[in-house]
Amino acid sequence: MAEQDWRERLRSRGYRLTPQREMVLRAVDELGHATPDEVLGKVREQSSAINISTVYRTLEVLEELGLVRHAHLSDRAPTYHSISDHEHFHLVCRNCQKVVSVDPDVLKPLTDRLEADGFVADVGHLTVFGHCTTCPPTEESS
Amino acid sequence: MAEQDWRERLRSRGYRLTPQREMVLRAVDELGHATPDEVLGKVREQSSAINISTVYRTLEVLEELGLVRHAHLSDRAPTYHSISDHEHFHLVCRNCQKVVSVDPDVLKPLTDRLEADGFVADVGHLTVFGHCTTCPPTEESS
DNA sequence: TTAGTTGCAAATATTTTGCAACCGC
DNA sequence: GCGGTTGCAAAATATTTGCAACTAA
Repeated sequence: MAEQDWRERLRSRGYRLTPQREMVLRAVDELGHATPDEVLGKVREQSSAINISTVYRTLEVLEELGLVRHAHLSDRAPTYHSISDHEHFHLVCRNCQKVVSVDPDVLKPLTDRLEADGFVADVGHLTVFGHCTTCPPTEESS
Repeated sequence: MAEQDWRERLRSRGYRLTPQREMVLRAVDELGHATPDEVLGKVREQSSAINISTVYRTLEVLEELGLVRHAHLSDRAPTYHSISDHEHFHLVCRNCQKVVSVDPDVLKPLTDRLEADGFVADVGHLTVFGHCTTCPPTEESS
């Protein structure tokens, strides 16, 4: 997404352009996939201080504007990622914890089928848990 | 799953058969999909008291034994369901909140493709968010 | 008897909220 | 200056853990 774009998108909806929002968006971009807490850490590491509640509120705004998205890559906290990447869904290996981003095309057969049955899938939010065949399955992955 | 089966499965792994475990398993069966807190409520409603931490610990054991599974049907708490049902995955509509259980066959094209790429999906844990075409999309669902 | 379980309270972890001070436009 | 934002602390939620008492086998 172009530099200009997100500034404009904030303004056009009556939101203000603040340094905190700029920092959070940059942090999400740089981190790839990050929890609110990790975003907080990244922002503090790079620049000035920012409060955790501001991070939560900012991520909410940015998601509403379609600038970031979140997915659940663990059974714990959600992770946010930038939309400047192409839309994608995630695979998470319960053995090696590796996260792989996959092109939505792979989902086409599924989404087509679901749509025929009256359901439009939110591909960007989807996370498929499982395990890599190169990872020996453990008790945990059962 | 047969009555006998789960008792045996507990014992064979060195676990004890306690009234709490029996009550939790029954509650999950009867509730369909339920959060730990809802399971607590159901157990208390039907029989005697039980502690919330026991519910958490019991669900963990039951899941390890393959007697229940959990999925994330909201951005909040996980929901547990019995395995006496056939394996299935879930669709969740962000508009009407309706949860639909879907046969794994529908996922075949996807899982085959992923397996070809070296990833075995955990179908039972999968939840697809989106919206019913019969639900008018709202801001929330964007 | 004895090792696994439970209840309870306290500790963690995560997210939300009220509100006064602050600042982008 | 006005109204949206932020920081801070406290509240609300959700989950985990230590440990003594309890109990299934």
